[in-house]
Amino acid sequence: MSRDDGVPKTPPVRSRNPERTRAEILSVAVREFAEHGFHGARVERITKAAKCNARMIYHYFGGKEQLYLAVLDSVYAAIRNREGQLRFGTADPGLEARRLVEFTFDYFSENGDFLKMIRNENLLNGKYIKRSQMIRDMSQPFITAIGELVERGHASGQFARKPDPVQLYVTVVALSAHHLNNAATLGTVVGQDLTDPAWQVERRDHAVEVVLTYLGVETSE
Amino acid sequence: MSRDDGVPKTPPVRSRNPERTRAEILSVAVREFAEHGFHGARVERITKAAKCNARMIYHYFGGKEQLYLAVLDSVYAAIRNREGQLRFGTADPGLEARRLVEFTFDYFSENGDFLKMIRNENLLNGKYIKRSQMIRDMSQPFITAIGELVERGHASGQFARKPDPVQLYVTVVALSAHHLNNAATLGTVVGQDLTDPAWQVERRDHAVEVVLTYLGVETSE
DNA sequence: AAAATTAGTCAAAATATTTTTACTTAATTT
DNA sequence: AAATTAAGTAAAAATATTTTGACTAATTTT
Repeated sequence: MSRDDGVPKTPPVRSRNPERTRAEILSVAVREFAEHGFHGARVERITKAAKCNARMIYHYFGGKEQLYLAVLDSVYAAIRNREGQLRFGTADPGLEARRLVEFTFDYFSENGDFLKMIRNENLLNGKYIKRSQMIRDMSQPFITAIGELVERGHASGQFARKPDPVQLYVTVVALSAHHLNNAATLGTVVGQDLTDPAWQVERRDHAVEVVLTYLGVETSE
Repeated sequence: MSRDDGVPKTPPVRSRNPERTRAEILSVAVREFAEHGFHGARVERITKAAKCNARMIYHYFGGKEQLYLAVLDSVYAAIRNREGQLRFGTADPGLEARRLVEFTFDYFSENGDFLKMIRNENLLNGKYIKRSQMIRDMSQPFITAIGELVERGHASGQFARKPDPVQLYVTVVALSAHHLNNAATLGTVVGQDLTDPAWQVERRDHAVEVVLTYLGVETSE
């Protein structure tokens, strides 16, 4: 017989790894908040997926709310990073306009959690994003770049129109995001599966065509 | 001294009115679910706003979930009703295309709760809308009507293009809804107040122009 | 190597939220 | 007018969810 009774727990030898644990929690939390929104997200699900325990969330982040904030920051940091690679101002305006649409479309398509976080943040009426001066600052150059693109395209006579850059930007984003944000309801309404890759390829072509036609750029048809 | 002690409560004479109470709960619940989503909605807030008590929600609807379903049904019933008034097929295709965009844009603009309910339903991945055959059925005629409009416009030579009706529909909805669904984050990003009526008037013109230009209809400029 | 720190565990406390029980009485039916 | 039904209330039970306390041991620091 064993000599225990005073040793009820079996704390199996565990390694310690702060960076990994913190990163794991954050990564898992991105998925949880994106998938369920702030109110729908469950601390318990996060700890289970991160194979840690609730105490760790308080240890590393302070609480559910602060964890959400860290997640929001992290997804914005990611897109900001990618946007930096898009350097407008050097190539043909028509081509750059096309690149703008394609980049936006593809980024949203490939980074589902970004749009989902944004959708939830808007459900909260921007409660947390409003606190972030960083996001405001990071975005301005992009809008400015679009403005310059419109300017060049129009000056060169290649764009038939000279729209307000903000309107153009909102349109590009809308055409790239709406079908993803509303795949469930729109899919039901139109009786098609909008998550099907083939559907999305079609959508991409359509979005590009709408924007370029609007600008008055000739599309090769 | 008073003769109470056995009469601690003061049930002040209250009138009874089933229809009114039920309708009041539903109406208040539309706002609550639209504003906070399913998980963010609070039964207590609903009862307070409806000036009744939680028991009534169970009495009339069965629970929070069933109440949500009733709300979803009700907002869809409302738009279905209005859509019925749009009768395509009689007038000039260019004009009807414009009417399509303007109707969609204005309906969304005037019925904020509809888009908000849809935004949340998509956050839930269409959990409830998928159960509703009604919505599927009600929407098909509208898509068909758009298909016929495209057909007529193209046949008459007035539309330069003949897009897939579903793509066109999604585009119209996207251009009309995205800035509302994402007013908080987009507003922060572009540094403008997208809820400002003047901004929305500008947006409306832009949306109409994008769609009509895409179709190749001459806009009076 | 002892001391200090902090990553990590477990369980329970604190809170928040929904749902039900037990009861009261207005309105309706017989 | 008595009996029945169902609208309505209050309070608490049930549940769900977040947060904290008390402890253990791995790692780092002295």
